[in-house]
Amino acid sequence: MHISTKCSVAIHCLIFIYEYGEKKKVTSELLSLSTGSNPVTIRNILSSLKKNGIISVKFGTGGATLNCSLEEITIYRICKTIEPDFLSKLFGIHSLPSPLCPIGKNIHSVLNYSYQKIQNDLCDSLKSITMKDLVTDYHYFIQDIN
Amino acid sequence: MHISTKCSVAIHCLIFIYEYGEKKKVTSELLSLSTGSNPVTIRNILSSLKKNGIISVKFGTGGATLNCSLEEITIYRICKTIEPDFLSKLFGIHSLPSPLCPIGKNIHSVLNYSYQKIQNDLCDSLKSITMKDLVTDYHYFIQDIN
DNA sequence: CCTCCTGTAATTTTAAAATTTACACCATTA
DNA sequence: TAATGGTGTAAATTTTAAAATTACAGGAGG
Repeated sequence: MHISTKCSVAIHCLIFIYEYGEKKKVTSELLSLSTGSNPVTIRNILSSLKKNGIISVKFGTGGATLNCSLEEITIYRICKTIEPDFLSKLFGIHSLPSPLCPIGKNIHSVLNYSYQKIQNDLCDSLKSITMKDLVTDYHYFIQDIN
Repeated sequence: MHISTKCSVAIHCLIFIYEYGEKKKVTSELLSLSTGSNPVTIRNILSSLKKNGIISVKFGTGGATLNCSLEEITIYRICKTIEPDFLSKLFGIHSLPSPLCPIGKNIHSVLNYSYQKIQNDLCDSLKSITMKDLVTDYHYFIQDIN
C-alpha cells in the first residue's frame, strides 16, 4: 500500500491556498476543480489540516487561509496529519505466519525491528522538506514552462 | 499504496531457506505452510528471486537453496526484485489536476521533484540492511523468546 | 509410468481507497 | 427573515489493486 494520494492533494491545496488564499475565497469547490478530486475529499483533507492548526477555514461563509509559515509545514507533518499511521502501514506484513514454525513465530518481531529503522529514516527524510521548498520549486516551474 | 506484503513474505522465505535449505527439501508447499501464503504466491516470489540470482530452485524435483551470501542480499534488492517499480509507486499522485490552473498544470513536476529525493533516501535506507542483519535478529529473537 | 514438484496463465475473491449521495448546520445579504 | 452559498460528516457505492484460487502443462527421479 502506498502513501495515499491524499497527501499529494493536500500539498496541491496548500500551494493553492498560499498563492490565492488572501486574494480569493478558496472553497472546497474551487480546490476540487483545480485538483480534480471530489469536494468531499477536499473537505476531509482541509478538515484534518485545520485540526492540526495548519490552516483556518471559515465556517458558514467559506474560504481557507494559511495559519503558519511555510517553513513550519514539513511533508512529514502533512502526511501525519492526513494519515496518522502512514509510517506503520508502509510495509505490508503477511498476517498469518504459522506459529508452529520457529520462523513463523518470530518473523513479525524480526521484520518490525528492521522496518522500524527504515520508518525512522523515512521520517527524517520527510521532515527535511517543507512547503517553503515546494513553493519555491513551483515558482521555478511556473517560470520555466510558461 | 504500501510496499507489498510480498516483500515480507520473501524475507520470510529467505530466512527459511537459509536455515533449512541444506538439510530439507524446501518446497513452495512447505513455505506456504510456514508463511500462511498461497503456494502460487510463493512460487511467483521464488521465481523472481531465482531470476535475480538470489536463490536456486530445482525444477522437477523441487527444493530451494541460497545462491549468494547473506551480506549481498539487501532489503532494497529484495523489494526491487519482487516489485521493480515499488519506489515510484510509493506516493500516490492525483491523476487529473486541471491543466487550466497554473498549479494544476505544474503540480506533477513539483511533487516528483521532491518525491524523487525522498525515494533516494528510502533507497539508501533499504540498502543499509541485509539478510545478514535479519538472520542475526532472528537468532536473537529465537533465543530470547523460546 | 507414477508421484511430487515447478512455472505460469486466467479467474475469482478480498480489501482498501476514492467517489458519490445526502443532509444538518452556519453566515452573509438582499 | 428567507434565500444563497458555504462547511462538516455519515453512509453507501464504485473503483482499483492485491492476493488467493483454479487449472494445467511439463520436468526429475524412483
